Amino acid sequence: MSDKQPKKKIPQMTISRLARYLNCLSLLPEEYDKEISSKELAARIDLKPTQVRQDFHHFGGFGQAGYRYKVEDLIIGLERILGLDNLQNMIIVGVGHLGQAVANYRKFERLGLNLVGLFDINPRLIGLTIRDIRVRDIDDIPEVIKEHKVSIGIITTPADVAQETANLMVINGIKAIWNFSPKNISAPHNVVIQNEHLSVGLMTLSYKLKTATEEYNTK
Amino acid sequence: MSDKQPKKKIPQMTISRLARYLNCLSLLPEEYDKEISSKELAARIDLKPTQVRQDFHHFGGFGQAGYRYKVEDLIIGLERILGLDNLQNMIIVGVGHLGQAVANYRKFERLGLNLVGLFDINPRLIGLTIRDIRVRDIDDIPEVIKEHKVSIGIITTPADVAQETANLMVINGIKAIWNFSPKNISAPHNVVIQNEHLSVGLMTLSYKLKTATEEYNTK
DNA sequence: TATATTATGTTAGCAATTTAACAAAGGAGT
DNA sequence: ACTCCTTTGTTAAATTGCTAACATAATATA
Repeated sequence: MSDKQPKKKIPQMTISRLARYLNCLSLLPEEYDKEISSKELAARIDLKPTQVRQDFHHFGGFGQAGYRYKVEDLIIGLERILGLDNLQNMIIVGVGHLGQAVANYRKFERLGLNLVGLFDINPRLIGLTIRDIRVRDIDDIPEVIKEHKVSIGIITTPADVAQETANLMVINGIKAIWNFSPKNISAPHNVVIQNEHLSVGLMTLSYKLKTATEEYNTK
Repeated sequence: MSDKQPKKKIPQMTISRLARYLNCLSLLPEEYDKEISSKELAARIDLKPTQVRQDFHHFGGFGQAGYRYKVEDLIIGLERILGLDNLQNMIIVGVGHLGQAVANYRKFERLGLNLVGLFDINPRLIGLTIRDIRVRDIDDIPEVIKEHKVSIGIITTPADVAQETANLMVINGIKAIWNFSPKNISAPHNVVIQNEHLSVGLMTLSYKLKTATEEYNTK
């Protein structure tokens, strides 16, 4: 009944929600240790139960009518769908504060995402060790990618070198790029890109704040 | 014709795109200094021209039939819609790497967002100065909020203190919270919240990578 | 001046997503 | 065993959001 291969294209919003479900499940308190209903899960992330079931339905569902969901099954199923069930190696280029913040992100290991390299051009950073990984010069990138079969590249450089960093990654065979620089980067279409533009979130917050106060003022 | 008050609720996706338009316009090269068409703008962020015009239409449009858009008008109009036209003061709580990365984000000033306080509990960080702002103890938060009429609070603390940090902000009158901790925080409904869950982006990337390689393998 | 071209604003049709409704299935209590 | 309650899977309706088509307007060119 479960882990059915989806025939149709899955909506982007569904994928984001699956990630949120998984995130939510991983920080569940004790009392939900074993089972959870779509109603309870939905409430925790401010959605309707139907939405949860419909999202799961794209993949054939994770439970059985009458039962509640087994938390363990959900986690395993979601991880498989999201491609977190087999190990991927990653590198980070740009070891400023943002790069170090990402490098220290504790959840990577649990998700099967393995950090194997840190790179910068700043000589003062090279040689520094973060979470047992030594910061190396960007000239060493090709070597590390090949040695560790790196599939994911994380760009936390300044905007003006983001594109050339991406090019370097692509040339050496990286298949996925997580880009934190404000500039959109381009790559061949067989390389997947996830842009993480912080300003979008902040502007959205600003808009919400504005409309909320407007509503308040006109009431 | 422009800056009409929208009667209907604006889709969340439209707001995100407005932010992306503004971001795109601010990094435009010289040749587009004065004018840009919906076609050109759309191409830069991988959308269709109709989408751009439709998004603008919610607010009455920013141009005139026949003309192209004036870049300056677009920027001013988008800033007004997004609430970036009047100054807002912000504080950051949690001055780890992520907090420092956010604090060093250069674009705040241009967007009318003014950082006025940095806070942490770690005595080794207190007293440190970042961008002319001294890191203070979290006990000083109420004082700074009142003194500077702070409206936006940024949470870059560890997950286990995120909720109490939010509570402290809310009690002291903060109206908007930008939350970087992986836990969803709750607040009264007159306080707006923007959760920035990095894991969602990474999981999305992982999903894309998985489906891309699957397609490649079955071809 | 007339015409072709390019542009935006606007409306309507279409596609996609969300929500609601219901059938099937298990557990609890009588 | 039977009924009631809760739950998931599934289908259908309703809603929302996107795209295409077109009217209007300006510029450039002949």
